[in-house]
Amino acid sequence: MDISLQKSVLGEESKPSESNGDEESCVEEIVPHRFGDGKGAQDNDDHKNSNCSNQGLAVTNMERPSPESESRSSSSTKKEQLDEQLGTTKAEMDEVMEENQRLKMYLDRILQDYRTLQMQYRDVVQREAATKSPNRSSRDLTEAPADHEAIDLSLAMGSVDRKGEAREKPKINDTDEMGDDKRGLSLGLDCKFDLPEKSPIVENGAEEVKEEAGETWLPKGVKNGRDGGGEDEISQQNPTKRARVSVRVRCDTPTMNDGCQWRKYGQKISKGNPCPRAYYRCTVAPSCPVRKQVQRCAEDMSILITTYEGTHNHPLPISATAMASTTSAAASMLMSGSSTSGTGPSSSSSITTTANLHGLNFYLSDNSRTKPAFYLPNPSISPSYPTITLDLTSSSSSSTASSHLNRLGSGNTNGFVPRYSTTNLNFSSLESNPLPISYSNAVQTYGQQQQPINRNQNAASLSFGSQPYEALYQSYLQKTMPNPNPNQNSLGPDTIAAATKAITSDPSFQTVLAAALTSIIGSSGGGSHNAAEKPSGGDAFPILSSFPPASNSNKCAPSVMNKSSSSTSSQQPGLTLLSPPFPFSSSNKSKSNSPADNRDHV
DNA sequence: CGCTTTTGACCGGCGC
DNA sequence: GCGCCGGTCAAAAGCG
Repeated sequence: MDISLQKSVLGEESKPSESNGDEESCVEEIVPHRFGDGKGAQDNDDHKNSNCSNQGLAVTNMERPSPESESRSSSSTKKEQLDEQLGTTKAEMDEVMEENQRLKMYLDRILQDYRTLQMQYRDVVQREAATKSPNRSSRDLTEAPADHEAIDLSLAMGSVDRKGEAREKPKINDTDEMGDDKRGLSLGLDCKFDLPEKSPIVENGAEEVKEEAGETWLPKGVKNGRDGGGEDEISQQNPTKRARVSVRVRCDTPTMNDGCQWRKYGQKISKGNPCPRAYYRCTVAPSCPVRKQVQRCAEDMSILITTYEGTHNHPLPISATAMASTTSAAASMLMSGSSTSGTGPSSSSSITTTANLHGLNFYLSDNSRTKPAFYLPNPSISPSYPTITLDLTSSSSSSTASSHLNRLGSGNTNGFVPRYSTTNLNFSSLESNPLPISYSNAVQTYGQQQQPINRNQNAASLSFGSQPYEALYQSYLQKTMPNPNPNQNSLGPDTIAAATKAITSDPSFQTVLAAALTSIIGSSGGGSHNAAEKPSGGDAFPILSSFPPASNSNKCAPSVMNKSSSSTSSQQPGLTLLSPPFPFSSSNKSKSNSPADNRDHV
C-alpha cells in the first residue's frame, strides 16, 4: 500500500509524477497484451505509447510491394488496396489508442481514489498517533490504525532481531510494548490488536506475539509439559488459545502454493476424514513458529483446506505476503469478534456480512454467538482454537459451502461443540459477478452495487455491498476517533443497524477489508507466477485461468494470494491492480516451488 | 551428503 | 483413571 515504495518499484526511469509512473507501467503492459503477437518486446524498447505507430510502420513496410515486380497496370489498383489497408490499419490503431486512452483514464480514476483513500488513512493514522497516550490502553490499540498500517505496509517484516527480547518481560498483555516494539511485525496470524475488554483470547494474542518474538515456538503441549519451569506466566494465560485461519481452496494438487516454504513434519489420519492431515512448519526461517495443516475436505476431495497457525517472524517471500496479510487480518478480526461476543457460544445472535469487492464475495459470518451455526469446514480439525475460514472456493462449489452451512444449521454432526468462535470469510467469486477478467471489467466492478449473499440461514444479514469501499472507509474514519466505541459491546442481536455500525467500526474488520482489498487488487494485478501455478480449479479463480501456465504448475494459488500487498514488493506495483490480463513475470526465486511443497502428499 | 519425507511413538488435553 | 484424539517428535528412509 505504500505508494512511495511502489513508485520506486515502478520507476526504472524517472517519471514526472507517481501517477505517470504507474500509468506508464500499466499502459506499457496493456499494449503488448492487446497486440499479443510478440511485438511487445519491440514496443517496450523505447516507445511507451507509440505502439500504434510502430504497428503502423510495420504494416506499411510489410505491405510495400517490390518496385521491380509490380506491373504498371496493377500498380494503381494495388496502391488503392494499400491505401485501403493503411486506412483500415490506422482506424484500428485509432481504436486501440482510444481504448488505451480509456484505460488510462480508468487508471487515473483508480489512482485518484486510491490516493484519496491513502491520504485519508494516513490522516487518521497521524491523528491517532497524536492522541495516543503513553500508557495506551488495549482499547486504544484496538482502534489504532497505526498498527493496522504496520500490517499493511510492513508485511512480516522481520522481527528476528527482537528475539529473546520479549521473553524476559512480563507476558501479561504488555500492550505498550507491543504497540511500540511490535510495530511492523506480525503479518502472520497473531493478533496484536487488543480488544475493548481484555478477553483471554486477546491476551493470548498478545502473548503469542511475545512467544514468537521469543526463542522458538512451542506447541501447547510441549510448552506446558516439557518446557517445565519458568513458564508460569504462560500457564496463567490459557496458552492453548491461538488463532487459526483456515483457507478453503478448490485445488486438485496436493498443496496450495502460498509462497512460503514448508517442511512436512507429520501426517495423521484424523477422525471424520479419510484423507490424512499433513502438518507443515515454515522453513523460511529456522525459528519461524508458523504451522499449517493441509487436508482434503471430506465432502469434496477437490477442496483443499489449509489451516495456518502462528506468525511468521521473518520477512516473507513476496508471493507469501498476500496470504500472510490476509490470514493475519482475518485472524485479528476473529479475535476482535470473539471479544465482542463476550462469552462465546452462549448468546444468540450472529452476524453475516457480505461485501462484493471487485467481484469477490467477501463473506463474513460471525457465528460466535450462534450455537449450532459454526462454520467448521473441516470439523476434524480441533475446535480448540478460534478459527476463521477464508472460503476461496468458487460459487460453482458453493454447494459445498452451502452444504457445510446447512449441515451446521442442522446441527453438529460431529458431536463436538467448538469452544471458540469460528468465522467464515468467503472470497468466492460469484457467478453473477465473476472476478474481473479484464481491466474494463474490473473497472466496471469497481464500486458496483452488489447483492448481499447470505448463506447462513441462521444469521442476520448485513450487506456492505451497496457501498463502495470508500463509504466503508468513511465510516471507519468517523469512528476512529480516540473516544471508545460503545457499540462493540452493545451490539444488539436483532438490530442490523447496530450490527452494521459495530462491524464497520471494528478496526479489525477494516483490517480484513484492507487486506482483502489489497490482496484482491493485487491479485488482479497479475501475480502471474502464482496464478499460473494453479493448473486446475480455474473455475474457482476464473481470473487465473486466463494466465498462461508456468513451470510450476502443480500448485493451487488462490487469487487473494497471487500478489503481495506488501510494500516491499519489488515487482508488483500496487497499481497494476485491476489489470489481470497483463503479463507479469515474476522474479520470485524463493523456494516456494520447493521440493517440500512439490512433494506434498496430503 | 544434506535435506526432506515418512511413520511409528509419544505426549497432553479432554470426555466419559 | 482410562481411552481417544490431535499434535509433535525423531529415527529411518528417500531423494537429488
